[in-house]
Amino acid sequence: MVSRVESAAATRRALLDAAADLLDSGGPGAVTLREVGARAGVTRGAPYRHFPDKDSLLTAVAAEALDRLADQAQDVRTDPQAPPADKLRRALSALMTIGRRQPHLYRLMFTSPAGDPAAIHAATQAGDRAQDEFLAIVGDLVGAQHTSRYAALLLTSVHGITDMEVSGHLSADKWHITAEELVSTLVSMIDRQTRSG
Amino acid sequence: MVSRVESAAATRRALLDAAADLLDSGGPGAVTLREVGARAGVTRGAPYRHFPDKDSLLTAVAAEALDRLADQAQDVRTDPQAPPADKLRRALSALMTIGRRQPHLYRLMFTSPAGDPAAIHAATQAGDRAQDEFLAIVGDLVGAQHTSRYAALLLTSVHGITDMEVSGHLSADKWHITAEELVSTLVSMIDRQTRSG
DNA sequence: CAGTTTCAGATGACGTTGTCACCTTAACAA
DNA sequence: TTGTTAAGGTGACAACGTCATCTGAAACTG
Repeated sequence: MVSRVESAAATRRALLDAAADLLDSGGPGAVTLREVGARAGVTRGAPYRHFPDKDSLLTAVAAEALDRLADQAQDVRTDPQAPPADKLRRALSALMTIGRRQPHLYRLMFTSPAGDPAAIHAATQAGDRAQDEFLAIVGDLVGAQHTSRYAALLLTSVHGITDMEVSGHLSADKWHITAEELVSTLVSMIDRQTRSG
Repeated sequence: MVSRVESAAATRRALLDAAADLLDSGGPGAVTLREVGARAGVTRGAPYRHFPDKDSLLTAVAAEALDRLADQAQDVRTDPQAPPADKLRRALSALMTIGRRQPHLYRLMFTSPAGDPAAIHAATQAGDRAQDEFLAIVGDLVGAQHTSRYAALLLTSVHGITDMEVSGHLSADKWHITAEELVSTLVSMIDRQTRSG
């Protein structure tokens, strides 16, 4: 009933899910290959049949998250109804939501990928796809000649806002401003800029 | 010649320096208390006489780096010669330089501090001081009513630019723009904004 | 100055973890 | 049916964080 490849694929999936759960609960240090194996219903050594080492497993988790983000961005971009400005807002919001709901995963996604070359390649590819979607969304909004500049500025800035919020370095007490206000300030500045210049 | 407190202080300094060196060379994972002790001329257990655990040691390293950054920012801010716009550029440049020269330290500085409450408090304090200096520098430039909004935007954005450059997610091939260009775009946008509105 | 306290540091030990070498077993291909 | 392959199990090892305990000398107290 269950072919060998099916069973192996299911195990691999269970390993990735378990690793993601442990990552969420306590960061990369909380991900132990033994616990990952146990939660996937296998033993310590089994994960090494699917991932060459721990770094590669974590990088695979990051790659999947980047892929999901790229999918979300693609869905937003190809929505025929929404106006470009809404698309941008939704794409940025998707990124910030990951940061808030899964801070450890978010940090992992924006770390230099480690592990074996194949894992690194997969994560890089997924990250590139997410960036390309984002680039296209911004391009639809600001026009071709401004795209690269403002897409890069938006993405890096929103990442910085999210990252500092996640790590607690954007305290409302000191700054008297929320992450959302920062993003909308930035977006409207760029909007004004691209209209006038 | 060497009193007990002097010797202890020297050891503590050597431990912090060794930890910082190991951090630079390979990230937090490369910092082992055994190697830290060895480089400081003591044995495995000795670091525990100065730091309750590894997290507290790393947080102390981050706190010192944040303190140095705050000092740099303060030097810039109190320079009687430089025009406010130059001060901002120099302060932002100081931040980005840490990212480029000591990427692992940079990541550590922008992570939620871990370890014992005293270590966390020290790091938070140092970070707050650095942020206050930035706030004051931006305030001198854009005026009081815009300070909080644009200071936060500048700091978070430049952090995001630096962080993505450091982690390799800001490849020149894809974005056709450098970190410097992004920062200067942002600064001139804010400049235009505060002049006109 | 003698006795006591304190504390940096040394050492032995323990549990956990990543990783490897080797073995087993069941699915597949011939 | 038989040989091959690959997933998974198991034992082992070194490295690591951490703790309990011990030691010696500096600092303090009377």
